[in-house]
Amino acid sequence: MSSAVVTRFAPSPTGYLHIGGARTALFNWLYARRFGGRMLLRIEDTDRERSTQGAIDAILDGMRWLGLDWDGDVIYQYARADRHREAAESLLASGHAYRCYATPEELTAMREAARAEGRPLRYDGRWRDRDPSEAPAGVKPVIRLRAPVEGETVVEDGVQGRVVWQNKDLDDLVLLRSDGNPTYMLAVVVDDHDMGVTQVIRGDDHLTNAARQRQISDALGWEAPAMAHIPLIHGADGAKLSKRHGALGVDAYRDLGYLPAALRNYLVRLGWSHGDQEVFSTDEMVAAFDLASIGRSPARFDFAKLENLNGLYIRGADDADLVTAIDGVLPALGPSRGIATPMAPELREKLTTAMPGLKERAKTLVDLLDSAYYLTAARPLTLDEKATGLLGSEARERLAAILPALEALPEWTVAATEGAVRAFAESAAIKLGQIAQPLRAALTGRATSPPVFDVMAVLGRAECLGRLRDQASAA
RNA sequence: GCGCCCUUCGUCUAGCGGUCCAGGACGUCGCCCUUUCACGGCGAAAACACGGGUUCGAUUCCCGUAGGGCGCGCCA
Repeated sequence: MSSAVVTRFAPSPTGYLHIGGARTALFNWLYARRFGGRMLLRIEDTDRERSTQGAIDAILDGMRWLGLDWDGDVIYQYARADRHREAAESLLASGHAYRCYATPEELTAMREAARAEGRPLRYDGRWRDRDPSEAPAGVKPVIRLRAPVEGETVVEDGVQGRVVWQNKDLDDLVLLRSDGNPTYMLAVVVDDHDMGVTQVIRGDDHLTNAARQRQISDALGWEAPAMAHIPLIHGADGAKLSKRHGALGVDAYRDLGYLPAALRNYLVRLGWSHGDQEVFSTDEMVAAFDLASIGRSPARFDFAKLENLNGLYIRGADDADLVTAIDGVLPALGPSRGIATPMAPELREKLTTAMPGLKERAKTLVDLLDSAYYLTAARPLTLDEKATGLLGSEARERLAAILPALEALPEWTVAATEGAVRAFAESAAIKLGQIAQPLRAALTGRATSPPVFDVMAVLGRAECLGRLRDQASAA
């Protein structure tokens, strides 16, 4: 019972839930599910200046959208400050910590001097053995850990392996600030202990912190949780992930038209593998997940692969579910397309009916909406002046000629028969396949964008039409 | 500067001393299917960073070099 697995996801609410955080959450979630344990959610809001309620909401929403549920109530770190102070006091009492009266200015000067002389940027321990009676008046002290100066600190990491630090390279970190508030280092150790966390899974930017946290928990006489530090995600150019290439909030991925299941699948394969398998249902992921198969080198975020996977999930998704997914992106994507939120019942019905044909060629929900343009476009249809100006006069005439016939398109989608389709093609007297591209461009003004008005999709897709016809005759 | 981590096709990765003139996936290119676009099928080009060891034998083990990343806050 006490051996049950407990993981935690511990974001700081200073921004949205970015993609790296989402992957960390996913790994924690998978690990907990895999071993029948629990995943806790802790909001690390000890930085009162930067923590916001908006960020907390964004993180919670992001996790819910991704389908990553946590166990129990959300734990707010700041609310546990008294407990953290208590731990610092006990360390002071046991001689594992001491008061340091160095001022911030003093410390800055110390670091600059070290930098100038090429020495390591570490606190020099000037108050470590000094008598408190020497304390300058008017300076509120911080409490620092009296870290071991000899020997080594070892972290047996589930991903990184055995990582060793010489204690002489680690300085005396601050546990309690001069205003009496705990630092992150202290809070994490105390909370993980009190929450019964057995396995920490986090980004490898915390690897060095693991050593320092290990020293704190040793001083407290506690058993440290098992550690696993996963490599960070980089941008397509190999540099640190920035907003330019993927460090978007998960809400941005939702609005880009990605499905949660596809994003989970993409994310789990970023740094983790299971032989040659690429596609994983959630159950398969849970069953196969293990720390040993997580790689140690940083992975680059690749939109092309995410998109491919998303297309796969869209084609495999239930029609009604896709329409529901579209509901989710309508607040963001509807207005510019003239679609109301919530969408009209008639549109919903048409969309559902046309979905089998639509989803064949879509990679994102945005694509889906674009190729359903013939269902959502405001009537009467108008040609975009700028785009038609780019066409030859002959093409322009053809467009003008068939425009009236196109007005009837929405009705066809519910009453079409193959005969009607052929009749239309003949009355238009042109090979629609050849004019589809310029037609799209002319109607939308987006000559280089993906297909948004695919006439032939409506005219020629047997699957789609068959479905529409059946629907119509049943009605 | 100091410490720690990393390095297989463009990208994600398989490989845990011989099965590798290195496998899968995305992307790219070609062909097929198709009165468009897609989907699907077939095929092609494409990688073990470099230098030393260890070994009968290294992509796999060790050490350097180069390159990249992270950390070094009274931020988290």
